[in-house]
Amino acid sequence: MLAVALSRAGTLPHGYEAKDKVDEMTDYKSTLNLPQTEFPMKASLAQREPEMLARWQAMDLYGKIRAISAGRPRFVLHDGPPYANGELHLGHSVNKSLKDFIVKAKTLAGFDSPYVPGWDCHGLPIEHNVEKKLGKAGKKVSFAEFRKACREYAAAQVEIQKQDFVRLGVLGDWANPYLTMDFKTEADTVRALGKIAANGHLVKGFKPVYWSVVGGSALAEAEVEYQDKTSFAIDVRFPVANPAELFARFKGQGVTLNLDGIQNVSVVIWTTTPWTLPSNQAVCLNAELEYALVDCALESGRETLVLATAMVDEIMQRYGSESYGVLGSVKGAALEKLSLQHPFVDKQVPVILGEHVTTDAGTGAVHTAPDHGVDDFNVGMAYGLGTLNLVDDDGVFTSAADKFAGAHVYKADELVIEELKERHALVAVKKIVHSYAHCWRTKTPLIYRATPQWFISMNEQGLLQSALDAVAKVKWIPDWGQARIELMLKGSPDWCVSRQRTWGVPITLFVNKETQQLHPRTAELIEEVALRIEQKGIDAWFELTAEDLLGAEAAQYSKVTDTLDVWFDSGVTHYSVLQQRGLGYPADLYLEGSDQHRGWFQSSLKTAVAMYGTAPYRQVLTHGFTVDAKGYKMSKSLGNTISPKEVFQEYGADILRLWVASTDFRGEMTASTEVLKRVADSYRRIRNTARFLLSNLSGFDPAQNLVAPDNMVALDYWITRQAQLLQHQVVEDYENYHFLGVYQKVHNFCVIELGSFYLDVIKDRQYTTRDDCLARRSTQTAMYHIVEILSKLIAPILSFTADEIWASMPGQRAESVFLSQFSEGLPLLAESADMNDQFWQQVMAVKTAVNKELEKQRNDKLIGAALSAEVTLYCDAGLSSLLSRLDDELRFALMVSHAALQPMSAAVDAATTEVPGLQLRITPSANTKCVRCWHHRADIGSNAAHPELCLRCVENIDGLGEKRLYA
RNA sequence: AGGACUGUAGCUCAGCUGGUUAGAGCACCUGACUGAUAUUCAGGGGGUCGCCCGUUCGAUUCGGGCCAGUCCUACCA
Repeated sequence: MLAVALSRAGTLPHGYEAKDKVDEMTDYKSTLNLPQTEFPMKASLAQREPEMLARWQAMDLYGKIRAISAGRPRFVLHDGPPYANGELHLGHSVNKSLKDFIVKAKTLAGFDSPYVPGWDCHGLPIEHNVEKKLGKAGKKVSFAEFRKACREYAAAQVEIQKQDFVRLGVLGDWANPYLTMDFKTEADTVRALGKIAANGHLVKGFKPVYWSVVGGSALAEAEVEYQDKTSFAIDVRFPVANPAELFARFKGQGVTLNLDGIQNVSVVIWTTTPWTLPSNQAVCLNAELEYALVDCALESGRETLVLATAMVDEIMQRYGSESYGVLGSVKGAALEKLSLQHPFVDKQVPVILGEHVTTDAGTGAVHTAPDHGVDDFNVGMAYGLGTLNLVDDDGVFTSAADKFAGAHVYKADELVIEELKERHALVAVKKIVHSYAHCWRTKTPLIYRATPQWFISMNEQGLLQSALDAVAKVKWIPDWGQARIELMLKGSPDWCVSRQRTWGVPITLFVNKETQQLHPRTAELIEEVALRIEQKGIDAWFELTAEDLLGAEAAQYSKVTDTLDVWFDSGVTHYSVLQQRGLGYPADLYLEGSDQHRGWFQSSLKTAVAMYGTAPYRQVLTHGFTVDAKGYKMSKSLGNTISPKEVFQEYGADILRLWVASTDFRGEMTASTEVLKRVADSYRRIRNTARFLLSNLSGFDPAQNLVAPDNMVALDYWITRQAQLLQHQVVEDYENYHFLGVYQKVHNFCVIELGSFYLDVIKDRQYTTRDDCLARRSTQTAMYHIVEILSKLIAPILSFTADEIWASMPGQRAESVFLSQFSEGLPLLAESADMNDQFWQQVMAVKTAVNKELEKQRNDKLIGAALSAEVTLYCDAGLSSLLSRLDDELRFALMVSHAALQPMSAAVDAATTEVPGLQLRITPSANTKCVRCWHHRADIGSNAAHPELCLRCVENIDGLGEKRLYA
């Protein structure tokens, strides 16, 4: 523009006469309405997004949304709290992105959808990190100091994670999130426990639980991980106390025995945990399995053993015996309650029966120590066997363990084996590598240990059945989630909620020292404690004494010092957060990874049912995990991780969000550089489409120039309606959490309806007609509606870009797209009667056929640009009457310089097409090209004032302007 | 080891209750335009529907088995 002005003023240096012609052309160019916009093609998201965040924050966008949403129907997505420890990974981003899509889509759909993010702040991992710095609580530092350090550590972690969530563009109450370590939340967690206790679900039990001897604490199942471990595998004799009794049992089953020379008879057990032998209380057989009396020659001499019949050969081979014989076999049931001599403790133990005994490994006879195994404990209970408690909190044998007293369980295997050798009780010993339970934090082997613990009983008050009933009323997405959680519930034992740790919400109970019963005023006491915790945090409990609350009766009660399983904290947030913050109960939606069927979905369900008898959620949505290009899970050790930070920097948060939307979250979600590149490509397409729409709206003021639907050019009316139809489909996709559909539909609309048809076609009209004529205002009106719809449709996903588009749109509007609604704007246009949706579909098909033929000519170097060609369409009657409706404007729809309709019978040298009833012929135009509109027209030169222009252009420059009705 | 889920073009995904040459977008190749220009338009090539076996006139679609991956559980004395 500037150059033209200068040349007109004659300020160009001499010697540029050759440029005159160019100048003349550019002169006409200045009469065109070419696109113009400040909206950059290059997104520069890494830089621009933080600026937009600052803007949202400055205007208090979240607060404004809350204000305008007040009174609308509620939709509450309750945030499952991530654990306040460690860098965020892609999985966090997936989870938070999906939540944000939903909250934003619900907001735009006219709901009041608050989002209060949370963090899980107590528990072992944090404690462990603090331990590394300060040492163990109670040793190097006081418990109070330790807890203070944990609190500070967690708070710092929250801040670190929060930054990335905010950076991701997640809109929520970030200034006031919920932390499970908030004093108020801690107090309400205690109150929740009180309610569950009051409802009779909390029981004190004595059970073997996973115990970390290094951590000195019981662990939840979720805190256990499996690693390979080398263990001793030993075969041990349990001599039969009274062989005659054993023989009698065989005879009782009709087995005749030749007992010549038989003296020593033993049942042999196999174990990989020799250290548990001091706690042995029984040997367990399977009632249904056959057991053989085997006479064999071992290195140590001839003896008789009881072994599972099916395993005799295998076992003899293992023992290196080549000479052996089976004297007879009986079912395990026949040997019940037979007395055996413990190999080194002066006592006899019974043979008992249990279904868990198999012939997979060992001897078919299982050493049973109820202290150290769940199966053992359960089967022992059935036989009235209790626990011995020979191992203390640190994994050291107590004085009751006699000669093993003072030995650590990690060291006791060798001692036991020595003892067995001395007693001639060891048949075989070797080392095996097997997968074994380890502490997820300290990476040390775990043991089972029977300890006094607090349980939420699944059966005491029918919790299991109530939970199953509640599950059935919830909508699970995908639907297999229901079967999954039901299966888990049915298989889940009583929930051990007590931990012997420092950084956790205390179990604020007083137990009668004599009766082990809870204090009769437990409910009142808990409320008193809760009030104190509200003021001072959990330290309030640890600091108070029984006397403080119980006065004189304190002597009869002991104060429980255990803490709660962290899963309890997050599990009761339906009470401590949803209800206490007035968000409502139950939540409309919980949304987490599929692993949470076992975790948060379950802990939330159990506690809610225990408190109210109902599920805390109406719907549960789950997503899968992220994997790499090969389908393997992302892990640091494999080195195949992609961090959200990397993606923010390299592509931007909108790209990360678009990736989440573009991937089917129900299964594994593949993230790789290729995938991200593809996503970035399609982002650019959407962005550029919006940019082009905006660039054509320069000079358009909707208040002045908006064309009423009835006055719009047919094509513009049609595309506006198409955009509206798209909107309806996309809004439905949002409702169904089908973001993949949103992404694909929006992208395809940009590419197909807009890119390869509408926008291509209307360029001629948009550029060449008078800037204020109806033909042009009509298409601008369409583009105005489209870009507004587009901005709203992508807003939940491409939040930054949507608001950037929003800010670039002409007209008066809310200061952010998030303050608008899907339903605002033009009501859905009715389908046009004569040029309906199907009509334009046909036109597009014809255009595609023309394109194919043009391409052939182009490949033969006969034509270049489409406008250098003319087309004759030979049509059957139906198609002819259809296309003739476009009248003279058919050529604009087909984007050629001339288009003529002929009957099929006139076809000569015509190409067949894929469109039924259509043949066509393309010819290079014989006419010259209009320097302004580039159409090749016969009427060029008809106007002496503009010798290089077609008459259409002359009309648009000097006349009243061209009229368009259809395209 | 058991359970659940997943496996369709290089990538992301459609393919309803089994039925004509399996679709879309991207990527790729070729070309056009240069008035969306680190953009846009057009045309084109590309798939043993994880593998095997059944049921059926016919299977990507149903059944069984296997393989691979993911999540959960168990790992066992």
